[in-house]
Amino acid sequence: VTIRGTRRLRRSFFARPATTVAPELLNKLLVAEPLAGSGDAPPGRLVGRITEVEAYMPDDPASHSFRGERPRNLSMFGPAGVLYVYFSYGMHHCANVVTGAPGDGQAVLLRAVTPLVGIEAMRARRKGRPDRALADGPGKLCQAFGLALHHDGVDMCAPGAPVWIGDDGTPPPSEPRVGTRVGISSGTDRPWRWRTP
DNA sequence: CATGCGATCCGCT
DNA sequence: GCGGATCGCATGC
Repeated sequence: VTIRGTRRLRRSFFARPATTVAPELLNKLLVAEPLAGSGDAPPGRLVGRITEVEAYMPDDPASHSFRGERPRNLSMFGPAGVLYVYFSYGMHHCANVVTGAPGDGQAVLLRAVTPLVGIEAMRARRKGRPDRALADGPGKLCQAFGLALHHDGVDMCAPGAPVWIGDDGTPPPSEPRVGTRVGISSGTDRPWRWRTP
């Protein structure tokens, strides 16, 4: 697998409604470059192909932004292309890409990827788990890629960003599986979850 | 200040 | 299929 020819997605890609951006993120590449010797071992580039996402929109009762800006969700109100990472259930991290215009409070939750590069490093972080369970959930994905609160607010469109999303020319599925979002208690009727077939 | 619970995962049944 | 783990934040008294 190579990421030669892979182009970093620009801010204009993300600066659209989350419900538009989300299905287009399917088959894009999530890339993370942990710093060597930072304690976030093991180092080395990590790449996975995005297979599942959910959209969280303005005026969306299921969204963390619904009740306005808070210290925790501040990055969600930033410019498109910023990472919104939060800590959940006292043990898991979840990663989102901010979409729309600054102040909108909309984002796409990255729920699952297929590991492509750095699989050994992911196995190490996901110790004891079978390969199929390396990154097939939002918390697992963050653990496999070493994404944590210190990534909250990272601008993935900035040159040299340690986390970014790339396009290697693979188009999104023409007929993704569409369904309702999971793990929420309101806004459950909105069909804003997309998966590769 | 106390309480409740969450955009989850895992191990056991 | 179910419940426990575990903690930051929002809410309410």
